[in-house]
Amino acid sequence: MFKAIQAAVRRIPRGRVATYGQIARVAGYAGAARQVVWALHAASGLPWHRVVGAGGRILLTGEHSLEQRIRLEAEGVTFAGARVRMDIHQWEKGASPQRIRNKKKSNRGGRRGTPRK
DNA sequence: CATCTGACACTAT
DNA sequence: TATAGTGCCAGAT
Repeated sequence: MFKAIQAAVRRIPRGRVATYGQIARVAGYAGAARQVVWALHAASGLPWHRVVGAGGRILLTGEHSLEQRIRLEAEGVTFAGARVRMDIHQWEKGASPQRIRNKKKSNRGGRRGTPRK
């Protein structure tokens, strides 16, 4: 669990970033983006700064967000305002962000992948 | 075993 | 673009 997540985080090359959802997926826990958070909290010595929210948004709170940004910039990651330029630094996943899902008004709340069997 | 929490993701408004 | 509401998972209490 955490181990897998931690491993996934370590797989992020320097100068790139990944979203919590991506990591969860790579770790084998698609849809468990929150567990990534947990793992990052519990683990130490991980490149946590390479982990950002969807769209490259820094979700950290307080000064941590600032530190993350600084660390990323130090690795060569560029920012577009308050967000990371995922178009350039997105870890894997190709350059096709946003996936238009069916516009059903009945379906609110995006349930991440996790096929609920 | 039940409940709460967490640095989330997604869609609709 | 920003905000609000909902769904999901695993660990801690």
